[in-house]
Amino acid sequence: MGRKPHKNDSLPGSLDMLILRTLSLRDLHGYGISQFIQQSSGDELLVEEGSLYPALQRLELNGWISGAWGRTANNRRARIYKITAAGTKQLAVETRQYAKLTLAIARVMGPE
Amino acid sequence: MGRKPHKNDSLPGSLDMLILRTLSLRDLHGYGISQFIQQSSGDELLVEEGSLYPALQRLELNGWISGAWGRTANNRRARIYKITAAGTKQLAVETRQYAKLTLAIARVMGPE
DNA sequence: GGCCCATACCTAGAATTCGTAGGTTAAGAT
DNA sequence: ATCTTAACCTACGAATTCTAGGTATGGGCC
Repeated sequence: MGRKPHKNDSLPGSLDMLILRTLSLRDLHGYGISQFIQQSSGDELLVEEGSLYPALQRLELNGWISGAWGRTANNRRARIYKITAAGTKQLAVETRQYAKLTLAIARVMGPE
Repeated sequence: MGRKPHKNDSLPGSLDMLILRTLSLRDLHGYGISQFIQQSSGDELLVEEGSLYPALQRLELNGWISGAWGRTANNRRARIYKITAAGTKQLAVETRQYAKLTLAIARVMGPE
């Protein structure tokens, strides 16, 4: 019965950062990225495939990640992504921005 | 020279919560809500009017706020909004959800 | 009075992002 | 042989925001 994970709907704009962060830990394919985010969030975040794959294409177009066809540990055909140098910089930028934004929101929301 | 405030673009979905929070402190008109958010965020959040007024209409349609024509302290014609009982509940819901989401994101983003 | 500026409101349309809801391929298990 | 699951992909619609306009009015200044 566990509660259903939140769709990322509730906090758009964070998906790119989460993907970059995941790939900063290890090279991974799309499906695996989705699973990592779900598991490492304590089953609270759910990345739908209809959001994931377009996001990966976006990130690759921006030069922040690069993908190549390969095989997973399960011997499955998959597109393995790795973060680029530009992507690493971008991750730092987004992480800083995110921290500033949540701090700003916290100021408005007050102490209680 | 101060950095420009972030457009709320970066963290959509939080605007409704910020408006409800503002109105939970005092009745206010749209322009004043925008100014309050900007100032209380330490000049980091900027709510564009093209986002603000549609958001107010949305919230009123949902029954979370109610507006009435009146006058500001400046003797300006303005639509004064107040939060409803349903809006107060909604604020609590959104605040809880927001806390859970930012916590989940923090888990994925890790310690460093 | 006439002009300007700031306050205050509003809307249409584009851009972005996400979800829904499909569909395809292939590996391994039964 | 069939089923399940992993893994990928796309088209379309929904929602939110910004851009870029526009309108009205009150107060200050000349």
